[in-house]
Amino acid sequence: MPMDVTAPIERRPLHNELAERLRHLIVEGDLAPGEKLSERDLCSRFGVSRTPLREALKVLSAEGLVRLTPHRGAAVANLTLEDLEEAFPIMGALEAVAGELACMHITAAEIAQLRTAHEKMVAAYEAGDLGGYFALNERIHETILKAARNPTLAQMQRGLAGRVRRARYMANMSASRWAQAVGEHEAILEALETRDGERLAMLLKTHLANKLVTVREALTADEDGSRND
Amino acid sequence: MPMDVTAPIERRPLHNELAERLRHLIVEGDLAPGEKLSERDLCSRFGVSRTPLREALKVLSAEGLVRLTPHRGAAVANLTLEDLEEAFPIMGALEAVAGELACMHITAAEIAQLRTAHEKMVAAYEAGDLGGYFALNERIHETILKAARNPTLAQMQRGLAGRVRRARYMANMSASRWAQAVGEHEAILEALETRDGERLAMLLKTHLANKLVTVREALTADEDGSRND
DNA sequence: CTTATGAATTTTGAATACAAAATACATTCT
DNA sequence: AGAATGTATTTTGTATTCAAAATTCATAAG
Repeated sequence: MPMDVTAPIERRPLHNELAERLRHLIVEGDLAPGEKLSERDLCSRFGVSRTPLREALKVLSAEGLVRLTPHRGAAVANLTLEDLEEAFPIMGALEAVAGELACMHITAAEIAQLRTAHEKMVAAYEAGDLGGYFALNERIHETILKAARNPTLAQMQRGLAGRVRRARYMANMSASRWAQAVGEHEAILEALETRDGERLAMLLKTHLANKLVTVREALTADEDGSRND
Repeated sequence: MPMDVTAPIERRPLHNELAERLRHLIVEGDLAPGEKLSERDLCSRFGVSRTPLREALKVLSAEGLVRLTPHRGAAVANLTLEDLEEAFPIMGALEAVAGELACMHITAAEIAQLRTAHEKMVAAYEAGDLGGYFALNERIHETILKAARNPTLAQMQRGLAGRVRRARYMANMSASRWAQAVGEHEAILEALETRDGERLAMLLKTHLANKLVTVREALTADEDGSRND
């Protein structure tokens, strides 16, 4: 397949590339919460000098993924139960407005897309495929966010989601909670299809609140296992 | 008066200090939207080298106050009508949850404080003191935010408020709108005093939505005067 | 044996130096 | 005259260097 020679040449500053890579490493859990981020190590790892690396760390710090301590360096931000308790109500509120706005702007084609994704997700659920379920779940929420036609809102929501993404393994949904979540998603989709913004907002907010309950339970269950300070 | 020798010695990195100063300059409008931020100029102005300055600019860029263009430098982010249209619904949603949470956590003492501030604000309104009104208005919203006991939420709301603060001169409230705003505030306070979270959420959301309408009108009125691209 | 003390080492903070890209400007050609 | 091209200058991007602070580790005192 011939490459498109008219496509713009990809050129980005190092600090951008670095920020993105580090963000990915942190959000995906490849860098453990609390892990010290030695500038020297990261520099040799990425083959760059300290200047762009430090600039990237400042950005990630502003995003809440990295904690900088003066004269003591950078570390991957810890994800405490408190952080989750704070983040989820905010995410709930943001998803709620996103839902309202989406009802106003979403196209029929997008709704159809969502319905397809939803059915695939239900199939994943019935097959017990947790990974596939999570992936489709994210795609659905991402699509709603996009349909809200508010880039600022989307960016804030993604930033928050990135911060708490590392907790998704803690969740460890019970069978009953999983079933409940699927049910909630069905209702969410119906509200979208009828463009009932108010109802959708309520559903999304509740959905997030329930998610928090699950995470909280999973986290307080193995109290001793959560030694991350 | 003897100085407290046991007080911790104030020591902060330059990039922190720089970020804070620049943030203030931008938010308060001392640096005009769209204004180019030459590294050389800022360095000589603050008497620092480029390294910490650049780190500060990265942070402000992440906050949305500065726009960085590769190989083309930094500029104060422009505040378009679109930005406001995006920001206000988000602020409304955030204030709404803040209100709900505040109803759950606020103390009687804090409610009393709010009532006092509110009455002073009404007095400022009746005296036609727009500056005093704005200041007290901000303090009230700030207090509600604090009463929500959710630092993450407060930080996000402040970040958003900072971005749009520059628009507060555009608003140019009409007498009728001003009266309406005061009325809304009275209702907000009553909801807080009765700890009616749901009602408070609705009121705050409406309050913000109305504010947007005002700003939008002020902005579309002098269409030609808003040449800021 | 435990706890301080202090030097050596490592790591971060900031400034300078060097390289690459963009802008401004003069010159040439049509 | 106007557009285009090439060169000089300025500005940004990155690396390196220097300075200051924190950590480590060895040593000595209690």
